Order: sequence, then structure tokens, then C-alpha cells
Amino acid sequence: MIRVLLAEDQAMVRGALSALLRLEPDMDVVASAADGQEAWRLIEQHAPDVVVTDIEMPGLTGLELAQRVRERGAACKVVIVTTFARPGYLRRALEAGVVGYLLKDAPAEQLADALRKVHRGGRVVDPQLAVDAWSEADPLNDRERQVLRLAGEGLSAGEVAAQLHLSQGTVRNYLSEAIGKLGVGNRIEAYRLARQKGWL
Amino acid sequence: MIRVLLAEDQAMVRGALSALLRLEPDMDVVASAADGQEAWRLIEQHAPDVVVTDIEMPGLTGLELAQRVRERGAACKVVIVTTFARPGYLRRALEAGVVGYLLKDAPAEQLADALRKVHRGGRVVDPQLAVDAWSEADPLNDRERQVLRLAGEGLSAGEVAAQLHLSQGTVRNYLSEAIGKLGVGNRIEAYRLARQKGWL
DNA sequence: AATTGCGGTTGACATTCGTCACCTGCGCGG
DNA sequence: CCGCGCAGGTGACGAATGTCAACCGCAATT
Repeated sequence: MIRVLLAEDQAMVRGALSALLRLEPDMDVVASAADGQEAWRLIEQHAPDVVVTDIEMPGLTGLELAQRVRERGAACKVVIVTTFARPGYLRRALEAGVVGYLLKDAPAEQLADALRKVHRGGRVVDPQLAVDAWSEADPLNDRERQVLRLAGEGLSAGEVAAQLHLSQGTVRNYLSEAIGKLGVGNRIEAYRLARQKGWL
Repeated sequence: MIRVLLAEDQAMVRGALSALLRLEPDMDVVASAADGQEAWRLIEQHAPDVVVTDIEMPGLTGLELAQRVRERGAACKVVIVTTFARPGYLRRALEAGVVGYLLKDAPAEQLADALRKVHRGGRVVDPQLAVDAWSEADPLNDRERQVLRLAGEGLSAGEVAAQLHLSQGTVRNYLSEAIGKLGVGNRIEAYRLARQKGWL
């Protein structure tokens, strides 16, 4: 019997996935969570064999959850199930010790199979994605990422500077750096590109 | 027995929802489609009682599908199930004759209940959303919408002007108008807000 | 014929952005 | 101790952006 914990922020999808897994005779969904924090509490409480988690969730993301599972040495495998075919996400996921990465575009039958394979000690990564992942490294450093994130929300250089306790000029320098590294023409394109690649 | 057709582009979610509905003794998922076109073919073929559809799908969107169902006089109810709590979407959905609008954030149990109510001739609209929908009309005119869309992609005023065969100054004026109407500080915020409201 | 309104244009202005060269302080290995 | 790299800051310059007021056909009124 494979004991599964589900983390997914959209209640309807969570319920549906739960129904899907309950159809499998060898699976047991022991609990499900609407965000990373709750998932972590439930992991400590139930010690499931496998955690199936989305990435983009309020509070603690799926990637951060995976990292925490590894750091705190919880004895469970983590499988990511997400909409986003972003190379950067896959890379960070693997670095966080994730053993499975599926897309919501994949057929539903594949989920149970993947969980079984993972439970036996295997790895499951969407093959299409695996190639892209190592093709292109994230050229941004931490500061550039932060600055770009905020600028992408529409904050001006001054506002970003205030939030990060930097000077206005420095923020513009980072932005300029990021724009250059990404080979685009302005902050908006830089934000869109970085986001699409999963570099956030 | 309620005969249901499912339209949803993400295969895993589609399969999971199907599993969820099959658990109900009075429901029968007669077919499922990955996009609007396919859904329409299957509707003609199976004549289901209820169509459950996402909005954002490749090719034909859920809203366009609903419209077609109404125009061609197919005898089935349409229920939208989507991620997007955008007032503009709800409004367009209702105008297209949709009888149900649920969010994927809503609990999974609610889906089957909603389908039963709709099948009995009722309407189901997420209450939270219903208020917003008529509260706030889209303040943008066509030009402002076009300009904002392009500017949001990262195009400069000049580039937008070239695409729309306008002058640079005019584009800046429209942008300025839009920014003013939306009560924000720059084009980036304006784009985000308009998009979030479903005004695109 | 004069009036109003509307879509588009122009030009001027203050701000903000994007770029670049150069400065500062600080830790770290030699 | 020196030199080096590195995170951050400064200042300046041109380009793009955001704001306004005024202007131009042109069509529909009156």
C-alpha cells in the first residue's frame, strides 16, 4: 500500500486527483493540503511514502517544500505535478532532491504509474522537459532576480530600492544588467522572458 | 442518469475530474475533449445533458464553445469550470447562455451538486464572483485595449504605433488615458490590472 | 453656415529608464 | 601588508515615458 499526500492549491483539482488515486487499489491518499505550510505539517504527522505537490502555491511553494523535506530528512519521496514546463523549475526541483516531475498535460493514467515507480526507488521526469532543462542556465544572480520580480509588478526603480534597502541607482544597474544578460530591450520583456523560463 | 461531457486541456486534470464524476452513481461521463473543437464534435455525436468546460483552451475557448452550443441550438447545458475569477469572463459566459460558472478553487464536492442542480434547470454561479461581475464595467475603449495589450508585451510606444499605424504621440496618449482610467501609475500596472479583471 | 463632438496629431515639459564609467568599502588569499 | 574581487553607490547623458493643452479634419447636428 502506497501512502500518498497531496498538495495542490486548487480545491477542485485536489479533490479530483484524490478521487483518481483512490481508484487505484494499491494507493491510499492519507491527507491533502492546500498549501506548502499545511503540507509540511501533514507530512510530519502522517509520514507518507510519497508527496505529490504542485509548484505554485501560496506561502510555501512546492519547490521550497521539497527542499524542506530534504533538509529535515523526512523519509518521503517528492513528486512535482505542475502546469509549468519551465526548465528552471525542473532544474531547481532536481536540485531539491525531487524524484518525479510530471506535467498536468500528461495523461492521467501516468500519475499512478509514476508514483509506483518512484515508490520502488525510481525516477520519473517528463522526457521532453529533461532535454531543455540543461540546455540553458539561468544567467541571473539573486539580486537581479529580486529586482526583476518587483519591477515586473510595476514598481518603479525608487519603489524597488525602498523595498530592498538599496539605492535607486543600484536598482537601475541591476535592471540594466538583467536586460543585457537576457538580450532584450526593456524591463518588461526581461520580466516576461525570465518568468517564462522559470527563472522568476 | 446525467450524461456529462468534459472539455479541459490539461490531460491529467481531465482524467482526474472524470474519475471524480464517475464516483457519483447518477453521473456518466460519456466523453472528454482536450479542446473546444473536439468538444463540439463530441457534443454533436453524443448529445450529452451537460457540458463541463474550462475557458482557456487551444483553438476554441470554452466561451466560444458555449456560444456555439447556443447558436446551433444543441440541447445541453454548459457549465464553466475555470481557474480565472475574472469578472469579464463571467459576464461573457452569462451572455453566451452558460448556466453554471464554478472556480477550480471551489471544493470538489460542489461540482457534482452543481451539475445536478443545473440538470434540474437551475443556475449555479460562484457567489463571490457574481457581485464583482456587475459592479465594475470595463472602462477601456477599443484603442486603449489594443495599445495596452501590445505595451504589456514589452513593445515601446514607437513599436506599438508602427503596428497599429498610429503616431507615437497618439499611442502615448492612449496609454496615459488607460493608466488614468485604471487609477494606476504606469503601463505595467495598467496591463496587469486590466488582464486580471479579464478586460485584456 | 455655424456648432458640436470625436478620433487622431503635435509639441512641450518633467520624470523615469537604460547605459556607462568610475568610486567606495570590505573580506580573503597570498 | 598588499592586491584582488565583489557588492553596492554615484553621477551624468540620452532615450523613452507620462501628462497636458492645443490643434486638425470630418461627420452629424441645429
